Amino acid sequence: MNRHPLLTKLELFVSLSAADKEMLLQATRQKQRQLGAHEDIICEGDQPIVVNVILAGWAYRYKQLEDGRRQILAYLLPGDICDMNVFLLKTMDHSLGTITPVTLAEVSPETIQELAQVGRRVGQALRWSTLVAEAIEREWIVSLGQRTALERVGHLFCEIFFRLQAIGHASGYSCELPLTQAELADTVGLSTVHINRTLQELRAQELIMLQGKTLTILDLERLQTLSLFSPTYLHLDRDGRELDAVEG
Amino acid sequence: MNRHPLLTKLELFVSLSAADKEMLLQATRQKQRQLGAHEDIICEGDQPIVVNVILAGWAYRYKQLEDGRRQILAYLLPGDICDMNVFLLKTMDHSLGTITPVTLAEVSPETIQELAQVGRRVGQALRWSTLVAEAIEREWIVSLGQRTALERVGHLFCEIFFRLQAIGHASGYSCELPLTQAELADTVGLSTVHINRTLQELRAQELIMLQGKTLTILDLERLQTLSLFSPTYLHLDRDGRELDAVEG
DNA sequence: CGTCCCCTTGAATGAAGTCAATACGCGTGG
DNA sequence: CCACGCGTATTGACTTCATTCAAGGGGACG
Repeated sequence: MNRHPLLTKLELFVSLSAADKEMLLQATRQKQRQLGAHEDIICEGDQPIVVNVILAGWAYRYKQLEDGRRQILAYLLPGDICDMNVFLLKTMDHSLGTITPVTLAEVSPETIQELAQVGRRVGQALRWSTLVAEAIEREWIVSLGQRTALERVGHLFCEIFFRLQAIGHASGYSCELPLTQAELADTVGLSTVHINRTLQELRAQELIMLQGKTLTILDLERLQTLSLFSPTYLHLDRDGRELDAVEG
Repeated sequence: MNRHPLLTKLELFVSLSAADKEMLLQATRQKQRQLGAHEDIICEGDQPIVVNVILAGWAYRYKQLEDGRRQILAYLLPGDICDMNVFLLKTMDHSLGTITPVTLAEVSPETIQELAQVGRRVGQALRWSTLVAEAIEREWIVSLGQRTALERVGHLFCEIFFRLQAIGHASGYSCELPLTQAELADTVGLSTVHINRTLQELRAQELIMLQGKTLTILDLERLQTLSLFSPTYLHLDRDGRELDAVEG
């Protein structure tokens, strides 16, 4: 098992060679940054100059309307790349912030371009991770547009659990969930009060347990059915396996 | 002005050289496909083998839940690329269909890779267009999560108008809007009945006119304010201008 | 020990959905 | 040329889901 979350993540798509791994390690070792909980990484309007890769902790992408309403757009977990190509844009159209303390690697556009060379296995893997991030955003659109409160929260929990499990951050049916109810509310487009009631409903149906910052899914199958969750959109099934490095 | 919608679109980011344009023309000329209105281009579960580029007409991206609920995820207008990297995935996690009759270019993965070479101006432009598509999806998340019915519909109309205007498909404050109220409903996560009432409200406030399949925005500024719309996320301001081809 | 943040609860309100009936517009075929 | 039918748009009455407001509770931390 890889210690390095980016390697772990990319190997969900394709087996990397020793050289591939070394290249990625190099790239993420150069410049790192430590942040506390609830800090901004970069704000809407700023010019993006580096590509951030989450090495530890939870971050999130969000957008704030002039009148204060906030929508959370994505959660960025260890191994996630915050927009591989942002540096093509003059200004950020959204913000990134931390939930928990976060360690991130700042990768220069040049290094990213180097890694992303067309034809490279690593390049394909990086592009795959972008596709997955987009698929997740699309699934959030489906949730917000079509799913009920209960389904939305259930779906979010399934998604987070599967994602964390994939990078080795789950044990059994439990995983970290360092979110407040206000953050959950701004994620699924509900009020905090209604989130609270929805959580109670999920608990009453014996689908989940939430103690402290730990989520335990008591009946994953039933939770998936209830929330119309199907993990296919996460593309965790090694779609790039025919590109695997032979060495293993 | 370019006749070719893909060139028009990419030149919103950067001026292309004659060679760049020739390369793109070549790539989209090889294999074209004509579809009628309301046909599927590719369905969830299918294996993606080509990259589709819209040359004419309106298409859309959508996802259907088992119980029939449908969410529209994006509108694909002339010049739009339907996922530059899809072919990395084994199966589609959503479907594409047409709204109007559509002409599309089917570009092979190899050709796309060729065009997308890192360092190439065309490659950057293609990646920029992907970033914009993502930004639009994120803005839809904001709409669905935070905006009221009136704001959602107003915002959608602003977005469509700006996008069409950018590719030369608007005249004055009018543009095509070949959508039924049911399609609008599945876009902004409301019922058809409520869409109908929301449209009436927009008309009553003298913000829009809708006759046949033509949308006219009567007071763009007021519509933008009302829907908390700011066009910055569309990145139409030539972010790549320092990469411009010198020839012009 | 008090303060702040987060969670919880109840009651009243409001936005949007559902149901069901009706109207419109357009193309087809009689 | 008109009648019919079908998809789309419109309307009203009622219901439901979620929000808002407001108050209380619990735990962590200085």
